[in-house]
Amino acid sequence: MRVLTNRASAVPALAEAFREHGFEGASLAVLSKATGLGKGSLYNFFPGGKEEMMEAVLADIDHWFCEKIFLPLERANDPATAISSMFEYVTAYFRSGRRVCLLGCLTLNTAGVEFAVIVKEYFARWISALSHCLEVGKVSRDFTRQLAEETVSGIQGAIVLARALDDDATFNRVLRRQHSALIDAITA
Amino acid sequence: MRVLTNRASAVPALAEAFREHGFEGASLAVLSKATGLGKGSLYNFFPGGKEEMMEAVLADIDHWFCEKIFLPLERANDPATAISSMFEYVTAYFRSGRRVCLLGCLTLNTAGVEFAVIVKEYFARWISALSHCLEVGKVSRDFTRQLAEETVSGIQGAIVLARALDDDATFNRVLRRQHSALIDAITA
DNA sequence: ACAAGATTGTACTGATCGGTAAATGTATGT
DNA sequence: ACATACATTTACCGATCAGTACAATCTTGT
Repeated sequence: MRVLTNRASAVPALAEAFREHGFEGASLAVLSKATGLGKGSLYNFFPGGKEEMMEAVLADIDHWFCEKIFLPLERANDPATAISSMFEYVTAYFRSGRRVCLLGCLTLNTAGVEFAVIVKEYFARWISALSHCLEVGKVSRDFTRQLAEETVSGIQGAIVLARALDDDATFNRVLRRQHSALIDAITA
Repeated sequence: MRVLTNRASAVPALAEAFREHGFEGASLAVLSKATGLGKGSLYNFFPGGKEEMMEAVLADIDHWFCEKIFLPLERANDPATAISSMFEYVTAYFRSGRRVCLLGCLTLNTAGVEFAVIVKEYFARWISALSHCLEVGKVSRDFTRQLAEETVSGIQGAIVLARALDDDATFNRVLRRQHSALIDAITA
């Protein structure tokens, strides 16, 4: 009765395909090649088609971010190391900007409207988690939200810019400065 | 012998369609509806198909940015007002983040690889123009490029975030802070 | 008025799209 | 061994894709 043995293992490949081609651009032929599964197998695991595949991918991403980013920020009693850890994970996750933020991409054209609430909650939680962490770090409440917004926004922008310039040094530079801006805010 | 009367006038509509649907998502049916031109007319004006349409759109955008943003920054003898003017134009142009940056979008999936060099030059020029303007403003040369990178990157991120949260106040807030960061750097 | 050229609408191509159906294959519990 | 449930392959569906061909229409200079 081994169920779902492969559905979960197909998700990372689907994620990479969606990242590379976008939701519309990732045709079933592409997804089939990316996963090594035939069209029939994909529909066996994801009867809802591309939409269900994307939902599974988004759930997987959300799970990762909750574990590695959101919860540590929300539960931090040492804000500085929590924030440093966040930047380390983020830099590695987005491969210095070579890897796209799937959630960010979905915001940019009409193909992603069906996932708008998922995307909104993802960014809202990231901002509020970081904001809370800064508050624990004794940053004035007038600035926590603004700093958090700026950081999350800045990460998205760094991905765009790094890809545009085809230079991951840009990504690392921008993130390093954002990192130290937050640390400065805490220790000030 | 009136030639090209309508080609130029179709470009803004094409631009809006590409913004909304992306390059792949903007089918000829969509482009036809957006411009009010039949498929035959579109191919009459743009024999190269979608790719030529996108190139025309990008050339149009580049022209606008050169005139309104890049040249004023490059020729500024009053850096503070040049920068303020840039932020005004940018906020209006991107409609507080409701309007997407077409050049930024093209970086995020494989659909835009054919336009990679155009996109790269656009961002490179923006950064170097802003960087030069800061230098005129007596900002230390160690920081001009970093500040410029951060600003251009931050604008892209603000668009993503504003759309994700469906809240243009976020966009305005992030840009306002970036604006004052640059002004502070100049007058310091 | 008339001819030349620019513009448009319509119909078509072959390819690919997302999705479905059914037949076949494979594993497992009894 | 056998039945059952899951997995995969293959073939197929109608719709839509980008692009082409061409006839019909409209502009414009003379």
